[in-house]
Amino acid sequence: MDTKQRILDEALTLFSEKGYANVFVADIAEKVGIKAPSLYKHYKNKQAIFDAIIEEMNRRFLEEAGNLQINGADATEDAEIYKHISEEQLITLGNNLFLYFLHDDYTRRFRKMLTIEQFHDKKLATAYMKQYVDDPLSYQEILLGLMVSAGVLQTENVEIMTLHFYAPIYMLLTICDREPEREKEALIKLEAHIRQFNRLYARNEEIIQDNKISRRKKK
Amino acid sequence: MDTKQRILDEALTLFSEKGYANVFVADIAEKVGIKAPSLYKHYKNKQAIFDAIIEEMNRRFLEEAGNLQINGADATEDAEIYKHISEEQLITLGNNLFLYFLHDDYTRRFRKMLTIEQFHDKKLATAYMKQYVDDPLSYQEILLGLMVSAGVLQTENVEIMTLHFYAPIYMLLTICDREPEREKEALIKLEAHIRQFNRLYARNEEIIQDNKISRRKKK
DNA sequence: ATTATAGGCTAATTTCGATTAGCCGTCAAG
DNA sequence: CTTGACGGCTAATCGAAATTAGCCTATAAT
Repeated sequence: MDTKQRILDEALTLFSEKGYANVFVADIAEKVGIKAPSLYKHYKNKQAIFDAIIEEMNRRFLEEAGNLQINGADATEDAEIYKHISEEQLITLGNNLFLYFLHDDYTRRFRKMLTIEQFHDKKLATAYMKQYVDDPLSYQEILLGLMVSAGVLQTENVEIMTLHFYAPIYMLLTICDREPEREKEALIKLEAHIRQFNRLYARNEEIIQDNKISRRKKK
Repeated sequence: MDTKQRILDEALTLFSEKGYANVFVADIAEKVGIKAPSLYKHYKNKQAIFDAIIEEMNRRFLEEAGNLQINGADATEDAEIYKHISEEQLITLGNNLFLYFLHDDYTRRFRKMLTIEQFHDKKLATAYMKQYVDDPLSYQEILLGLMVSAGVLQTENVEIMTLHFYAPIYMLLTICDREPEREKEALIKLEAHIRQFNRLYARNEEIIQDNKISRRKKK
């Protein structure tokens, strides 16, 4: 990774830990292994570093959104998959979502930085909301909607059903961001949450028992 | 309110809007209607103002926790109340909780300030978690637990049930803190959430219909 | 009436961190 | 082989805020 990129990387780490105002350009430089004035060979000033991070974030989010939307668009044809989803698969889905958000280094640092900086700038607040609230909700709403159509889940209000699925995940995530030592506890609750969600919303009795799904329905 | 207290009040407002580092002592002074150097007649320095706010927060939280625990302690005797709770009452309960958190001025400003400052100091992160996650969860777990004992709700895992009740409220709250213009939308979802929660967890059919409760049970 | 104290002000002073100036070595293109 | 641009360094400089000095008035207690 070249210096210019390393500056962004180290800056993001520091901003996510202490917030923009509490990070000195000298701190960033030190992490990169150069002196503060050398930073200015790469970026006009401190603000430009921050802006570059946001720009990169937007770029990555667009890419990712592209991927998700491809899934979303194809999802109607994936209906068969969701028809046969088991509880264990649902848990795996939730786990993956959770662990991706929690452990993907880029994602995690962005999220923490936005959490700190969102009140400086309305645009950042909106970005936070979109990335960690609205987009996950609408993506999952598509999936759950498919499971409803497939007869796997009850025909409750899907928007609220999605809230019931995702809000606990979001909450556990905010716990882990702030108190990482609670991750183990959070994972246990995550699994219990999904199992209970499944018990509440699953349409057929047999779906409650793992793996024995799709005997009655299908084709 | 005397000057010393007004300083805390205005400082809290500013810190909650922009974060500690982005507020100048001159800003605080101006809001109070004095000049910056005069602040130093009341507090040793800027940090001391912040510390005093935290101290006051802790004091208020202790008081409040006291109240809640009294409720909690008495709650076993309030079981009769929860035995007869209707869906509308449950909604009122959720609404009140939500609107208290959202509109109580002190609470709201503290929460926003903690949201911004929590990563500076582990203690603040812990305070945030306790106040807005752990305490509400354990309080509500008591209430829901009573409703389970009273036969109003299903005998699912109460801890998870509480997560299902509170996590959506928490999530809607974080939305409103960041994008206040979404409050109306949030209130609508809040109500839909509670109705659906009730449909999912209520034990008897009649409780699903508003107001017609407590025909079969009671005395 | 006298004086001590609380609390306010203006005018420095201090501090600290961002930024600029200007120098230097390296290395690739001509 | 020489030149220019790239990226690094040290030593200023700048600027913004926090903080201090020192003065003034009102008021309340002696």
